[in-house]
Amino acid sequence: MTVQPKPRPGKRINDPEGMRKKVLDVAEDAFQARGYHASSIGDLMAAADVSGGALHHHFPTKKALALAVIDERVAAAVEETWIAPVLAAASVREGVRSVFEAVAAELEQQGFVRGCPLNNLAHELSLADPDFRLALAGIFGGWRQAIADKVRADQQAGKDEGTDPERFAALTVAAYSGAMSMAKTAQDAGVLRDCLAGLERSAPSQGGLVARRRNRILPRPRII
Amino acid sequence: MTVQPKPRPGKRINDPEGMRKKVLDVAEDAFQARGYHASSIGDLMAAADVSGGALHHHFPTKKALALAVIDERVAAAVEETWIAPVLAAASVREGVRSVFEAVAAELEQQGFVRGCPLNNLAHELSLADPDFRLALAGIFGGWRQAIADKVRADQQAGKDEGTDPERFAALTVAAYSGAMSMAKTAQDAGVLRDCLAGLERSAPSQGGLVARRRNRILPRPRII
DNA sequence: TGTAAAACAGACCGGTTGTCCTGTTTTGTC
DNA sequence: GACAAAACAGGACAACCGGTCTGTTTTACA
Repeated sequence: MTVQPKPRPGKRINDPEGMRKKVLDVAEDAFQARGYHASSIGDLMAAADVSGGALHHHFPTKKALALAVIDERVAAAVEETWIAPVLAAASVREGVRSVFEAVAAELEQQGFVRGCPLNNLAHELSLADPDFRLALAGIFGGWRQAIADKVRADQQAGKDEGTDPERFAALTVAAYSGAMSMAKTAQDAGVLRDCLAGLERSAPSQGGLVARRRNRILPRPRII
Repeated sequence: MTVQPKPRPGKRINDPEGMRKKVLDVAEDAFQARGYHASSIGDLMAAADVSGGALHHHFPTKKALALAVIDERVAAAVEETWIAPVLAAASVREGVRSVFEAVAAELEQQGFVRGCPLNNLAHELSLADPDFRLALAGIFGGWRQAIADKVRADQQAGKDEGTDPERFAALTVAAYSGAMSMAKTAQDAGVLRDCLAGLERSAPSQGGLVARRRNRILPRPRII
């Protein structure tokens, strides 16, 4: 009994950008919740209320749609959730901690864990197709590089001298990815806090007591 | 032109255990290489050279087959590759390091990365079905607990006093899982060594120079 | 206003999927 | 050897998949 959009027979408004966005929204959500193979384009058409012709006009194949989701949505999610907050933080370790805590808080408030969109798709599609793999690997690489760059910036400011940028970045991304994997499987975000605690104990964080308060830098974490 | 098994018309040997094992072998491999949804039972029948009736007799549904793979194969792989070597090592950190190095070496020699079977299936199936999720969560739990137990055992022997068992276990499993995820996506096992290095820098490893030589404790790493 | 391209609708199709079903052969047991 | 149960063979099937196709409507532009 919801309000129908009144499909007047003789009226139609072409909205290619809106249509494309609607499809990407639905596909992003479906790939995240059910995965690529488990999401049929029929499901997507129904969920987006879009005809087959329209969908095919914007995305000729399912692969093209997934590639668009990866390039435009998954990359943006990593940028929003991780890269921007870390770069904006007072230090890498501050930034990493705030992201872990923000995501954990978001998940706990939400009550369920759907996992990291990048890792979800990476596991399912990396071996399925080289194009998928390259696109996903690029996002991983950008994620790691942003953290490593931040470490180097910190070091030029005299902080965190003893930390290897590449290794710290790799460990951080790996710890987060793996923690999200466990959180999704256990449906419990607590492991994120365990991993963060283990991570913070790491390396020459000279001054384990400073900055005890939590700061809220990031916009709504899109990784849910 | 391979040697045919000579399917004599009037001869057949019932070998239920062998048949079951053959199917599980093929399914384990296919799920690892292509994933659950991308592996049709038709593919499995062909690869295992097994009739539909035979397969259905041992595994009534595809889900039952996957559950058997998880319970009997994935769990065993984690046990073989991780739990047993770590428990047998001189210390947790020794064990963790040897597993990381052994897996990295195996992957580099092999030339390609198919990822961690547990994480592969966990990402694809955790949200698809509660039975899948519980089975996979149990394996993650056992993995973490084994490492935490080893930390406690070390501590009772006077070693590694400052390490929190649960947090160290969570971070170790997460770092490995995430590193394998990146290694699979980048098709490069180098990130495993980066993560290990970051991990070893962590915590009060009193004596960063001891035990520089690598030791070979583990049997052939089944996680490929 | 005329017109061609873009945007969209919806039916259609060949191939695949997982499962079921009927029937045959083997095997353990008395 | 009789016989029931287990083990296996293989065809059948309905549902579904992704993609294509034809046709209609809207829109940009001259």
